[in-house]
Amino acid sequence: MLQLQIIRENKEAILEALKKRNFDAKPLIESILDLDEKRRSIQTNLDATLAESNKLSKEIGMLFKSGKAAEANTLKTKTADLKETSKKMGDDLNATVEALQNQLYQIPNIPHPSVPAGNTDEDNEEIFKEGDIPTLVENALPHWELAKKYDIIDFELGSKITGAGFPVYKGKGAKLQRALISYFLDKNTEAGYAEVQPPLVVNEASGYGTGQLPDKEGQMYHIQVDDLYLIPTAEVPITNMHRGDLLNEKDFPITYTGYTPCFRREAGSYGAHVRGLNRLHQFDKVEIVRIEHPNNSYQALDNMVEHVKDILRDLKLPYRILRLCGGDLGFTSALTYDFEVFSTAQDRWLEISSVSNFETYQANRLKLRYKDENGKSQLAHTLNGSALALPRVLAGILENYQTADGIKIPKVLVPYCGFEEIN
RNA sequence: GGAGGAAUGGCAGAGUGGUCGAAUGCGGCAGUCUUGAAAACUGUUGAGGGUCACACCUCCGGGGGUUCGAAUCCCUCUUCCUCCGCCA
Repeated sequence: MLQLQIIRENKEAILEALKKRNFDAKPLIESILDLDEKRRSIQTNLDATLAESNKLSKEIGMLFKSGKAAEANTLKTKTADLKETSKKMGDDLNATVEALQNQLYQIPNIPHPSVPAGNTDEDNEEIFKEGDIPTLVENALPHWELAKKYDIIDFELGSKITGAGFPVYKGKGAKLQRALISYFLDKNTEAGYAEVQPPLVVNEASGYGTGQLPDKEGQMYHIQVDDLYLIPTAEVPITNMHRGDLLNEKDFPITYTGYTPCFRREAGSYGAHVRGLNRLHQFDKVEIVRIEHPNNSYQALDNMVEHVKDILRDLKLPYRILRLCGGDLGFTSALTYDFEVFSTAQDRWLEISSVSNFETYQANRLKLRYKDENGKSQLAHTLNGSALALPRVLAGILENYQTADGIKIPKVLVPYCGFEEIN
Protein backbone atom coordinates (compact mmCIF):
# COMPACT_ATOMS: atom_id res chain seq x y z
CA MET A 1 0.00 0.00 0.00
CA LEU A 2 1.37 3.37 -0.97
CA GLN A 3 1.74 6.03 1.68
CA LEU A 4 -0.88 8.72 1.50
CA GLN A 5 1.59 11.46 2.12
CA ILE A 6 3.65 10.33 -0.85
CA ILE A 7 0.58 10.24 -3.07
CA ARG A 8 -0.25 13.74 -1.95
CA GLU A 9 3.20 15.04 -2.69
CA ASN A 10 4.08 13.15 -5.86
CA LYS A 11 0.82 12.59 -7.63
CA GLU A 12 2.09 13.22 -11.16
CA ALA A 13 5.25 11.17 -10.75
CA ILE A 14 3.25 8.23 -9.40
CA LEU A 15 0.76 8.38 -12.26
CA GLU A 16 3.65 8.41 -14.70
CA ALA A 17 5.48 5.53 -13.01
CA LEU A 18 2.35 3.37 -12.87
CA LYS A 19 1.96 3.69 -16.62
CA LYS A 20 4.75 1.15 -16.85
CA ARG A 21 2.30 -1.31 -15.40
CA ASN A 22 -0.29 -0.19 -17.90
CA PHE A 23 -2.23 0.89 -14.87
CA ASP A 24 -4.23 4.07 -15.17
CA ALA A 25 -4.32 5.22 -11.58
CA LYS A 26 -5.74 8.63 -12.31
CA PRO A 27 -9.39 8.04 -11.29
CA LEU A 28 -8.36 6.17 -8.17
CA ILE A 29 -5.83 8.73 -7.09
CA GLU A 30 -8.21 11.62 -7.68
CA SER A 31 -10.77 9.86 -5.58
CA ILE A 32 -8.23 9.04 -2.89
CA LEU A 33 -7.11 12.64 -2.66
CA ASP A 34 -10.75 13.75 -2.41
CA LEU A 35 -11.45 11.25 0.31
CA ASP A 36 -8.29 12.27 2.11
CA GLU A 37 -9.33 15.89 2.07
CA LYS A 38 -12.80 14.95 3.23
CA ARG A 39 -11.33 12.83 6.00
CA ARG A 40 -9.17 15.65 7.26
CA SER A 41 -12.01 18.13 7.23
CA ILE A 42 -14.28 15.77 9.16
CA GLN A 43 -11.45 15.05 11.54
CA THR A 44 -10.85 18.74 12.19
CA ASN A 45 -14.52 19.33 12.97
CA LEU A 46 -14.71 16.26 15.13
CA ASP A 47 -11.58 17.27 17.02
CA ALA A 48 -13.02 20.70 17.74
CA THR A 49 -16.25 19.15 18.99
CA LEU A 50 -14.41 16.73 21.19
CA ALA A 51 -12.18 19.48 22.51
CA GLU A 52 -15.21 21.46 23.59
CA SER A 53 -16.82 18.44 25.11
CA ASN A 54 -13.64 17.64 27.04
CA LYS A 55 -13.50 21.18 28.31
CA LEU A 56 -17.10 21.08 29.47
CA SER A 57 -16.56 17.78 31.23
CA LYS A 58 -13.75 19.27 33.20
CA GLU A 59 -15.88 22.26 34.15
CA ILE A 60 -18.72 20.01 35.21
CA GLY A 61 -16.36 18.05 37.38
CA MET A 62 -15.17 21.24 39.06
CA LEU A 63 -18.69 22.52 39.57
CA PHE A 64 -19.75 19.29 41.23
CA LYS A 65 -16.74 19.42 43.49
CA SER A 66 -17.51 22.94 44.59
CA GLY A 67 -21.15 22.00 45.20
CA LYS A 68 -22.70 23.89 42.32
CA ALA A 69 -24.85 21.04 41.11
CA ALA A 70 -27.47 23.19 39.41
CA GLU A 71 -24.92 24.89 37.14
CA ALA A 72 -23.34 21.55 36.41
CA ASN A 73 -26.63 20.11 35.30
CA THR A 74 -27.27 22.90 32.82
CA LEU A 75 -23.88 22.26 31.28
CA LYS A 76 -24.76 18.60 31.02
CA THR A 77 -27.49 19.28 28.51
CA LYS A 78 -24.92 20.99 26.33
CA THR A 79 -22.61 18.03 26.34
CA ALA A 80 -25.45 15.74 25.35
CA ASP A 81 -25.83 17.71 22.12
CA LEU A 82 -22.12 17.66 21.50
CA LYS A 83 -22.08 13.95 22.06
CA GLU A 84 -24.73 13.39 19.45
CA THR A 85 -22.91 15.48 16.84
CA SER A 86 -19.59 13.88 17.57
CA LYS A 87 -21.09 10.45 17.22
CA LYS A 88 -22.46 11.32 13.82
CA MET A 89 -19.15 12.80 12.75
CA GLY A 90 -17.36 9.75 14.07
CA ASP A 91 -19.49 7.43 11.94
CA ASP A 92 -18.91 9.64 8.95
CA LEU A 93 -15.19 9.60 9.62
CA ASN A 94 -15.07 5.83 9.91
CA ALA A 95 -16.93 5.38 6.65
CA THR A 96 -14.56 7.79 4.90
CA VAL A 97 -11.48 6.12 6.32
CA GLU A 98 -12.75 2.74 5.22
CA ALA A 99 -13.48 3.92 1.69
CA LEU A 100 -10.05 5.52 1.55
CA GLN A 101 -8.40 2.35 2.75
CA ASN A 102 -10.22 0.22 0.19
CA GLN A 103 -9.08 2.44 -2.61
CA LEU A 104 -5.50 2.54 -1.38
CA TYR A 105 -5.47 -1.25 -1.47
CA GLN A 106 -6.24 -1.11 -5.16
CA ILE A 107 -3.12 0.78 -6.21
CA PRO A 108 -0.12 -1.41 -6.98
CA ASN A 109 3.42 -0.62 -5.96
CA ILE A 110 5.43 1.94 -7.91
CA PRO A 111 7.92 0.19 -10.19
CA HIS A 112 11.59 0.86 -9.67
CA PRO A 113 13.12 3.14 -12.37
CA SER A 114 15.02 0.19 -13.82
CA VAL A 115 11.82 -1.74 -14.53
CA PRO A 116 11.32 -1.92 -18.30
CA ALA A 117 7.99 -0.98 -19.84
CA GLY A 118 6.06 -3.86 -21.33
CA ASN A 119 2.88 -5.86 -21.26
CA THR A 120 3.69 -9.55 -21.02
CA ASP A 121 6.47 -11.93 -20.10
CA GLU A 122 7.75 -11.46 -23.66
CA ASP A 123 8.85 -7.98 -22.62
CA ASN A 124 10.91 -9.08 -19.65
CA GLU A 125 14.52 -8.13 -19.95
CA GLU A 126 17.16 -10.84 -19.84
CA ILE A 127 20.05 -9.48 -17.81
CA PHE A 128 22.20 -12.55 -17.22
CA LYS A 129 22.67 -16.05 -18.53
CA GLU A 130 25.01 -18.77 -17.38
CA GLY A 131 25.66 -22.51 -17.63
CA ASP A 132 25.99 -24.95 -20.47
CA ILE A 133 22.91 -26.39 -22.02
CA PRO A 134 23.58 -30.12 -22.10
CA THR A 135 23.31 -32.23 -25.21
CA LEU A 136 20.89 -34.95 -24.33
CA VAL A 137 20.50 -38.49 -25.53
CA GLU A 138 18.19 -39.02 -28.45
CA ASN A 139 14.59 -39.41 -27.39
CA ALA A 140 15.15 -37.40 -24.25
CA LEU A 141 12.00 -37.43 -22.16
CA PRO A 142 10.15 -34.68 -20.35
CA HIS A 143 10.11 -35.08 -16.57
CA TRP A 144 6.55 -36.40 -16.33
CA GLU A 145 7.57 -39.35 -18.46
CA LEU A 146 10.81 -39.83 -16.57
CA ALA A 147 8.82 -39.73 -13.35
CA LYS A 148 6.68 -42.57 -14.61
CA LYS A 149 9.58 -44.54 -16.08
CA TYR A 150 11.49 -44.58 -12.81
CA ASP A 151 8.40 -44.54 -10.60
CA ILE A 152 9.49 -41.52 -8.56
CA ILE A 153 6.46 -39.20 -8.85
CA ASP A 154 2.89 -40.42 -9.17
CA PHE A 155 0.48 -37.79 -10.44
CA GLU A 156 -2.51 -40.12 -10.82
CA LEU A 157 -2.17 -41.40 -7.29
CA GLY A 158 -2.27 -37.82 -6.02
CA SER A 159 -5.40 -37.19 -8.08
CA LYS A 160 -7.01 -40.17 -6.45
CA ILE A 161 -6.22 -39.04 -2.94
CA THR A 162 -6.85 -35.33 -3.42
CA GLY A 163 -7.12 -34.04 -6.98
CA ALA A 164 -5.03 -32.80 -9.87
CA GLY A 165 -1.94 -30.88 -8.88
CA PHE A 166 -1.16 -32.85 -5.72
CA PRO A 167 1.52 -35.34 -6.71
CA VAL A 168 2.85 -38.22 -4.62
CA TYR A 169 6.65 -38.40 -4.52
CA LYS A 170 7.90 -41.94 -4.16
CA GLY A 171 11.13 -43.72 -3.35
CA LYS A 172 14.16 -41.90 -4.70
CA GLY A 173 11.87 -39.08 -5.83
CA ALA A 174 10.81 -38.46 -2.24
CA LYS A 175 14.37 -38.75 -1.04
CA LEU A 176 15.57 -36.28 -3.66
CA GLN A 177 12.93 -33.80 -2.50
CA ARG A 178 14.14 -34.11 1.06
CA ALA A 179 17.74 -33.75 -0.11
CA LEU A 180 16.95 -30.55 -2.00
CA ILE A 181 15.19 -29.03 1.00
CA SER A 182 18.10 -29.83 3.31
CA TYR A 183 20.64 -28.62 0.84
CA PHE A 184 18.83 -25.32 0.25
CA LEU A 185 18.35 -24.71 3.95
CA ASP A 186 22.01 -25.43 4.65
CA LYS A 187 23.08 -23.15 1.86
CA ASN A 188 20.86 -20.34 3.14
CA THR A 189 21.83 -20.66 6.78
CA GLU A 190 25.50 -20.68 5.78
CA ALA A 191 24.84 -17.36 4.09
CA GLY A 192 23.50 -16.01 7.38
CA TYR A 193 19.75 -16.53 7.06
CA ALA A 194 18.15 -17.68 10.30
CA GLU A 195 16.11 -20.82 9.87
CA VAL A 196 12.46 -20.78 10.92
CA GLN A 197 9.53 -23.15 10.65
CA PRO A 198 6.41 -21.02 10.50
CA PRO A 199 2.76 -22.09 10.56
CA LEU A 200 1.33 -23.23 7.24
CA VAL A 201 -1.99 -21.58 7.96
CA VAL A 202 -2.43 -17.85 8.57
CA ASN A 203 -5.14 -15.50 9.74
CA GLU A 204 -6.75 -12.69 7.80
CA ALA A 205 -4.51 -9.96 9.22
CA SER A 206 -1.42 -11.74 7.90
CA GLY A 207 -2.99 -12.03 4.47
CA TYR A 208 -3.54 -8.28 4.45
CA GLY A 209 -0.05 -7.62 5.75
CA THR A 210 1.80 -9.05 2.79
CA GLY A 211 -0.81 -8.14 0.19
CA GLN A 212 -2.56 -11.42 -0.60
CA LEU A 213 -5.75 -9.87 0.74
CA PRO A 214 -7.96 -8.28 -0.30
CA ASP A 215 -8.61 -9.03 -3.98
CA LYS A 216 -6.40 -12.04 -4.38
CA GLU A 217 -8.18 -14.33 -1.95
CA GLY A 218 -9.08 -16.56 -4.89
CA GLN A 219 -5.49 -17.70 -5.03
CA MET A 220 -5.48 -19.01 -1.49
CA TYR A 221 -7.28 -21.96 0.03
CA HIS A 222 -9.62 -20.58 2.64
CA ILE A 223 -10.66 -22.62 5.66
CA GLN A 224 -14.00 -20.99 6.26
CA VAL A 225 -14.98 -22.54 9.58
CA ASP A 226 -11.93 -21.07 11.24
CA ASP A 227 -11.39 -18.16 8.85
CA LEU A 228 -7.80 -19.16 8.15
CA TYR A 229 -5.84 -19.40 4.92
CA LEU A 230 -3.35 -22.00 3.68
CA ILE A 231 -0.16 -20.16 2.86
CA PRO A 232 0.65 -19.63 -0.82
CA THR A 233 4.29 -18.96 0.13
CA ALA A 234 6.40 -18.79 3.28
CA GLU A 235 6.72 -15.08 2.61
CA VAL A 236 3.36 -14.60 4.30
CA PRO A 237 3.97 -16.11 7.74
CA ILE A 238 7.65 -15.15 7.88
CA THR A 239 7.24 -11.49 6.92
CA ASN A 240 4.26 -11.24 9.27
CA MET A 241 6.41 -12.32 12.18
CA HIS A 242 7.38 -8.65 12.32
CA ARG A 243 3.95 -7.14 11.70
CA GLY A 244 3.50 -4.08 13.92
CA ASP A 245 7.14 -4.00 15.03
CA LEU A 246 9.04 -0.82 15.78
CA LEU A 247 12.69 -1.70 15.24
CA ASN A 248 15.95 0.01 16.01
CA GLU A 249 18.33 0.78 13.18
CA LYS A 250 20.85 -1.63 14.62
CA ASP A 251 18.36 -4.50 14.26
CA PHE A 252 18.97 -4.49 10.50
CA PRO A 253 19.38 -6.61 8.55
CA ILE A 254 16.80 -9.17 9.63
CA THR A 255 17.14 -12.28 7.51
CA TYR A 256 15.25 -15.57 7.54
CA THR A 257 14.98 -18.75 5.59
CA GLY A 258 12.23 -21.30 5.90
CA TYR A 259 11.00 -24.38 4.20
CA THR A 260 7.25 -24.78 3.76
CA PRO A 261 4.81 -26.47 1.48
CA CYS A 262 2.89 -23.86 -0.51
CA PHE A 263 -0.74 -24.07 -1.55
CA ARG A 264 -2.18 -22.33 -4.57
CA ARG A 265 -5.65 -22.59 -6.01
CA GLU A 266 -4.73 -20.95 -9.34
CA ALA A 267 -7.24 -22.70 -11.54
CA GLY A 268 -5.04 -22.07 -14.58
CA SER A 269 -5.13 -23.57 -18.03
CA TYR A 270 -4.37 -27.07 -19.19
CA GLY A 271 -1.86 -28.46 -21.64
CA ALA A 272 1.85 -28.99 -21.89
CA HIS A 273 2.80 -25.82 -20.04
CA VAL A 274 1.14 -26.92 -16.87
CA ARG A 275 1.88 -30.60 -17.17
CA GLY A 276 3.69 -32.59 -14.56
CA LEU A 277 5.54 -30.42 -12.10
CA ASN A 278 5.14 -27.25 -14.10
CA ARG A 279 2.18 -26.07 -12.11
CA LEU A 280 0.84 -27.57 -8.90
CA HIS A 281 -1.66 -26.81 -6.17
CA GLN A 282 0.76 -27.99 -3.51
CA PHE A 283 4.50 -27.68 -3.82
CA ASP A 284 7.56 -27.24 -1.65
CA LYS A 285 9.65 -24.14 -1.46
CA VAL A 286 12.54 -22.79 0.57
CA GLU A 287 12.18 -19.08 0.95
CA ILE A 288 14.49 -16.27 1.99
CA VAL A 289 13.07 -13.12 3.58
CA ARG A 290 14.82 -9.90 4.54
CA ILE A 291 13.78 -6.80 6.41
CA GLU A 292 16.12 -3.96 5.58
CA HIS A 293 16.93 -0.33 6.10
CA PRO A 294 15.69 1.59 3.04
CA ASN A 295 19.23 2.71 2.25
CA ASN A 296 20.37 -0.86 1.96
CA SER A 297 17.49 -2.70 0.36
CA TYR A 298 18.77 -2.68 -3.21
CA GLN A 299 22.17 -3.84 -2.04
CA ALA A 300 20.31 -6.62 -0.23
CA LEU A 301 18.37 -7.47 -3.37
CA ASP A 302 21.65 -7.84 -5.26
CA ASN A 303 22.98 -10.08 -2.51
CA MET A 304 19.93 -12.29 -2.80
CA VAL A 305 20.39 -12.53 -6.55
CA GLU A 306 24.04 -13.48 -6.10
CA HIS A 307 23.05 -16.06 -3.53
CA VAL A 308 20.54 -17.74 -5.82
CA LYS A 309 23.10 -17.70 -8.63
CA ASP A 310 25.50 -19.50 -6.36
CA ILE A 311 22.98 -22.26 -5.71
CA LEU A 312 22.31 -22.75 -9.41
CA ARG A 313 26.03 -22.91 -10.12
CA ASP A 314 26.32 -25.61 -7.46
CA LEU A 315 23.56 -27.56 -9.15
CA LYS A 316 25.14 -26.96 -12.56
CA LEU A 317 21.88 -26.00 -14.17
CA PRO A 318 21.78 -23.60 -17.11
CA TYR A 319 19.80 -20.54 -16.11
CA ARG A 320 19.02 -16.97 -16.95
CA ILE A 321 17.85 -13.96 -14.98
CA LEU A 322 15.06 -11.69 -16.12
CA ARG A 323 14.17 -8.27 -14.91
CA LEU A 324 10.40 -8.30 -15.00
CA CYS A 325 8.68 -5.65 -17.07
CA GLY A 326 5.94 -3.43 -15.69
CA GLY A 327 3.16 -5.58 -17.06
CA ASP A 328 4.51 -8.78 -15.53
CA LEU A 329 5.56 -7.32 -12.19
CA GLY A 330 3.67 -8.53 -9.14
CA PHE A 331 1.15 -6.13 -7.60
CA THR A 332 3.16 -5.48 -4.44
CA SER A 333 6.68 -5.49 -5.90
CA ALA A 334 8.88 -2.59 -6.94
CA LEU A 335 11.49 -4.70 -8.67
CA THR A 336 11.56 -8.43 -9.35
CA TYR A 337 14.19 -10.69 -10.83
CA ASP A 338 13.00 -14.06 -12.07
CA PHE A 339 15.36 -16.98 -12.40
CA GLU A 340 14.63 -19.53 -15.08
CA VAL A 341 16.27 -22.89 -15.67
CA PHE A 342 16.46 -24.21 -19.20
CA SER A 343 14.94 -27.60 -19.70
CA THR A 344 16.36 -29.19 -22.79
CA ALA A 345 13.79 -31.94 -22.89
CA GLN A 346 10.87 -29.51 -22.85
CA ASP A 347 12.87 -26.97 -24.83
CA ARG A 348 11.72 -24.15 -22.63
CA TRP A 349 12.67 -21.98 -19.67
CA LEU A 350 11.14 -22.84 -16.31
CA GLU A 351 10.73 -20.22 -13.59
CA ILE A 352 12.39 -21.48 -10.41
CA SER A 353 12.91 -18.36 -8.35
CA SER A 354 11.55 -14.90 -8.01
CA VAL A 355 13.43 -12.33 -5.97
CA SER A 356 11.74 -9.04 -5.12
CA ASN A 357 12.07 -5.80 -3.27
CA PHE A 358 8.75 -4.47 -1.98
CA GLU A 359 10.28 -1.33 -0.56
CA THR A 360 7.74 0.14 1.90
CA TYR A 361 4.67 -1.30 0.20
CA GLN A 362 4.24 -4.28 2.51
CA ALA A 363 5.77 -2.47 5.48
CA ASN A 364 3.07 0.18 5.26
CA ARG A 365 0.39 -2.48 5.53
CA LEU A 366 2.33 -4.34 8.20
CA LYS A 367 3.09 -1.18 10.19
CA LEU A 368 6.65 -2.43 10.21
CA ARG A 369 8.80 0.53 11.17
CA TYR A 370 12.13 1.50 12.65
CA LYS A 371 13.41 4.54 14.46
CA ASP A 372 15.80 6.58 12.39
CA GLU A 373 18.77 8.54 13.74
CA ASN A 374 16.47 11.43 14.64
CA GLY A 375 14.16 9.17 16.59
CA LYS A 376 11.44 9.43 13.93
CA SER A 377 9.69 6.26 12.93
CA GLN A 378 10.07 5.25 9.29
CA LEU A 379 8.83 2.32 7.28
CA ALA A 380 11.29 -0.51 6.72
CA HIS A 381 11.81 -2.28 3.41
CA THR A 382 10.84 -5.92 2.93
CA LEU A 383 12.26 -8.36 0.41
CA ASN A 384 11.91 -12.00 -0.37
CA GLY A 385 12.93 -14.63 -2.82
CA SER A 386 12.76 -18.32 -3.47
CA ALA A 387 15.92 -20.24 -2.75
CA LEU A 388 14.48 -22.27 -4.28
CA ALA A 389 11.10 -23.59 -5.39
CA LEU A 390 11.36 -27.35 -5.64
CA PRO A 391 9.16 -28.69 -8.44
CA ARG A 392 10.75 -27.00 -11.41
CA VAL A 393 14.24 -27.43 -10.00
CA LEU A 394 13.40 -31.09 -9.78
CA ALA A 395 12.03 -31.03 -13.32
CA GLY A 396 15.20 -29.30 -14.50
CA ILE A 397 17.41 -31.86 -12.80
CA LEU A 398 15.47 -34.84 -14.09
CA GLU A 399 15.43 -33.51 -17.62
CA ASN A 400 18.94 -32.10 -17.87
CA TYR A 401 20.69 -34.90 -16.01
CA GLN A 402 19.05 -37.81 -17.84
CA THR A 403 21.23 -40.35 -19.63
CA ALA A 404 20.39 -43.48 -21.56
CA ASP A 405 20.39 -45.57 -18.39
CA GLY A 406 19.20 -43.26 -15.69
CA ILE A 407 19.26 -39.83 -14.08
CA LYS A 408 22.50 -38.64 -12.54
CA ILE A 409 22.25 -36.78 -9.26
CA PRO A 410 24.08 -33.41 -9.16
CA LYS A 411 27.27 -33.89 -7.21
CA VAL A 412 26.40 -31.41 -4.51
CA LEU A 413 23.24 -33.36 -3.69
CA VAL A 414 24.78 -36.81 -3.49
CA PRO A 415 25.75 -36.52 0.20
CA TYR A 416 22.16 -35.49 0.96
CA CYS A 417 20.60 -38.27 -1.17
CA GLY A 418 22.88 -41.14 -0.43
CA PHE A 419 22.74 -42.28 -4.06
CA GLU A 420 24.29 -41.07 -7.30
CA GLU A 421 21.74 -42.12 -9.82
CA ILE A 422 18.08 -42.84 -10.30
CA ASN A 423 17.63 -45.88 -12.48
C1' G B 1 -13.77 -29.95 27.61
C1' G B 2 -14.34 -27.66 33.02
C1' A B 3 -12.74 -23.74 36.81
C1' G B 4 -10.13 -19.39 37.80
C1' G B 5 -6.60 -15.26 36.53
C1' A B 6 -4.48 -11.74 33.16
C1' A B 7 -3.59 -8.25 28.67
C1' U B 8 -0.81 -0.87 30.16
C1' G B 9 4.76 2.84 26.38
C1' G B 10 10.99 -0.64 22.95
C1' C B 11 10.95 -4.17 27.51
C1' A B 12 9.49 -4.98 32.71
C1' G B 13 5.81 -3.04 35.77
C1' A B 14 2.46 0.58 39.04
C1' G B 15 -2.16 2.68 38.42
C1' U B 16 -9.89 0.66 40.37
C1' G B 17 -14.18 6.98 37.81
C1' G B 18 -11.93 13.60 36.85
C1' U B 19 -5.67 16.51 38.87
C1' C B 20 -3.43 9.90 34.03
C1' G B 21 -0.81 9.78 27.98
C1' A B 22 0.06 7.23 32.52
C1' A B 23 4.63 6.36 38.52
C1' U B 24 9.12 3.57 38.76
C1' G B 25 13.01 0.47 36.76
C1' C B 26 15.62 -1.24 32.36
C1' G B 27 16.83 0.04 27.48
C1' G B 28 17.66 4.26 23.82
C1' C B 29 19.58 9.27 22.97
C1' A B 30 22.47 13.74 24.62
C1' G B 31 25.89 15.62 28.16
C1' U B 32 29.55 15.66 32.58
C1' C B 33 33.85 12.84 33.98
C1' U B 34 37.84 9.96 30.99
C1' U B 35 43.52 9.70 26.38
C1' G B 36 39.31 6.35 24.89
C1' A B 37 35.75 3.01 26.89
C1' A B 38 33.12 1.18 31.17
C1' A B 39 31.03 2.78 35.74
C1' A B 40 28.81 6.88 38.11
C1' C B 41 26.05 11.32 37.69
C1' U B 42 22.68 14.99 34.93
C1' G B 43 19.12 15.77 31.29
C1' U B 44 15.97 13.62 27.68
C1' U B 45 12.88 9.71 25.59
C1' G B 46 5.53 6.30 23.69
C1' A B 47 2.61 6.05 18.90
C1' G B 48 -0.75 8.18 15.26
C1' G B 49 -3.61 12.39 13.22
C1' G B 50 -3.45 17.68 12.67
C1' U B 51 -0.61 22.55 12.07
C1' C B 52 4.26 26.75 8.66
C1' A B 53 4.82 26.11 13.87
C1' C B 54 1.74 25.87 18.09
C1' A B 55 -3.07 24.67 19.70
C1' C B 56 -6.03 20.61 19.55
C1' C B 57 -7.68 15.32 18.84
C1' U B 58 -7.11 9.86 19.22
C1' C B 59 -4.73 5.54 21.29
C1' C B 60 -3.77 1.55 28.07
C1' G B 61 -5.36 -6.31 23.51
C1' G B 62 -9.98 -5.63 19.45
C1' G B 63 -15.19 -4.09 19.15
C1' G B 64 -19.54 -2.16 21.67
C1' G B 65 -21.94 0.10 26.10
C1' U B 66 -22.76 3.01 30.97
C1' U B 67 -21.31 8.17 32.50
C1' C B 68 -21.06 15.23 31.95
C1' G B 69 -16.28 12.41 32.35
C1' A B 70 -13.38 5.52 31.52
C1' A B 71 -6.72 2.58 31.57
C1' U B 72 -10.23 2.16 35.79
C1' C B 73 -17.39 0.00 35.63
C1' C B 74 -20.54 -3.42 32.17
C1' C B 75 -21.05 -6.67 27.61
C1' U B 76 -18.51 -9.26 23.80
C1' C B 77 -14.42 -11.20 20.95
C1' U B 78 -9.24 -12.53 20.73
C1' U B 79 -4.80 -13.98 23.01
C1' C B 80 -1.87 -15.62 27.17
C1' C B 81 -1.22 -17.93 32.14
C1' U B 82 -2.63 -21.44 36.33
C1' C B 83 -5.32 -25.83 37.98
C1' C B 84 -8.37 -30.22 36.59
C1' G B 85 -9.73 -33.66 32.60
C1' C B 86 -8.41 -35.85 27.89
C1' C B 87 -4.56 -36.86 24.35
C1' A B 88 0.16 -37.24 20.40
